[in-house]
Amino acid sequence: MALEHLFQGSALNAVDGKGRVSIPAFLRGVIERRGDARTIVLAKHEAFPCLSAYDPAYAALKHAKLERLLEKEETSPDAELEYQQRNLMAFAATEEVPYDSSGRILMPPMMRRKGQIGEFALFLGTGETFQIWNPQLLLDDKRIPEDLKDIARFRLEERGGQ
Amino acid sequence: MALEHLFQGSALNAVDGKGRVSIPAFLRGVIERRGDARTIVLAKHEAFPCLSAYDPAYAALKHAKLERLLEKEETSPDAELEYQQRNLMAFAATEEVPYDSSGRILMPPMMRRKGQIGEFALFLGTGETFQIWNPQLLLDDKRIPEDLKDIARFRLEERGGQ
DNA sequence: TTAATTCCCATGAAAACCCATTGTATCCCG
DNA sequence: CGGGATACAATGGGTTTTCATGGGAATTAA
Repeated sequence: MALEHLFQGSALNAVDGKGRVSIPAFLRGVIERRGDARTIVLAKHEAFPCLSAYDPAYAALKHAKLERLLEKEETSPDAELEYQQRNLMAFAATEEVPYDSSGRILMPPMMRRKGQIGEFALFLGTGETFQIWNPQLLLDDKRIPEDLKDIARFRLEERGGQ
Repeated sequence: MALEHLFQGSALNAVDGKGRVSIPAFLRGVIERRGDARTIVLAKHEAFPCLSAYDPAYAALKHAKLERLLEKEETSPDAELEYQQRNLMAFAATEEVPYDSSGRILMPPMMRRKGQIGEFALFLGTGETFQIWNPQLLLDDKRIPEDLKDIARFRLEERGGQ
């Protein structure tokens, strides 16, 4: 799998009283270059206390990948079950939300809870996908490299200073 | 990984009041020969107090390399975490900035601080990538060869003399 | 009606764009 | 070989556009 357009960079945006958040323009650019949807798919991240996000085109790609995996290991008895589990996670446990003309989504309450997103959402590009964090949780996580925490701190300062 | 076009040479350019800097034309030439993007990727250098910069094509190459590494090292829990960390550093901790028709970028405030770039930016080609230094920090660094410092001094004089 | 959701418009700050100037290196022609 | 003309690079400044965000009106649901 070699995607042409990759998510990269960081931004800290506010979640307003109605639950709206702007998806940073540089991430929207990638989404719209990968496909023509103005939509993102949200899921709980597998390892970190944050959300994982991507475009519908990438979701389709991921599905195809799972299919191929199944066909290879079809002789194993566990393979079928594992496939079903992954498929459930990949589709049932996700939500697809469109963003409006100004680039905002309405963060679904369930995802907001899963990702423990409060007043601010920290967006982090990670290549094929991007992540959405409660900035404080990122600062508290021991597995996150210090250099990345510096970035989170900078984004918080940038905002607080004004 | 063998890139055909390599970054080389040095230049000292001014950062103006708006935070704009001209990317030296000889570096832009390499970027545009490697791919057709008029864009550079900025990151904090791992070892030196300066910025590391390259073109998006090089970033994609780096990403592909990481992907292959993951697939080889099975799915051990350690390998998975390490992959996540590297991915975060490679993409979230970098910024992609386009340069305009006159070859200037707007140096992002975060990178400007990370690289401690002040009024002047010293560009140094290093083959696959190039570096952007605060010239004074280069002169103060004990690890930098004296011959290279001479080049920095020359570039500074060149400018000061006028 | 009340509450919640979707649209639509307003605004301030920041970023992208456009045009002008200057200096320098290159080229061309006598 | 000189001298002017030319092209391009770096930089300054002003204008327009975009972005993130707030708030209200219109629409739908309960």
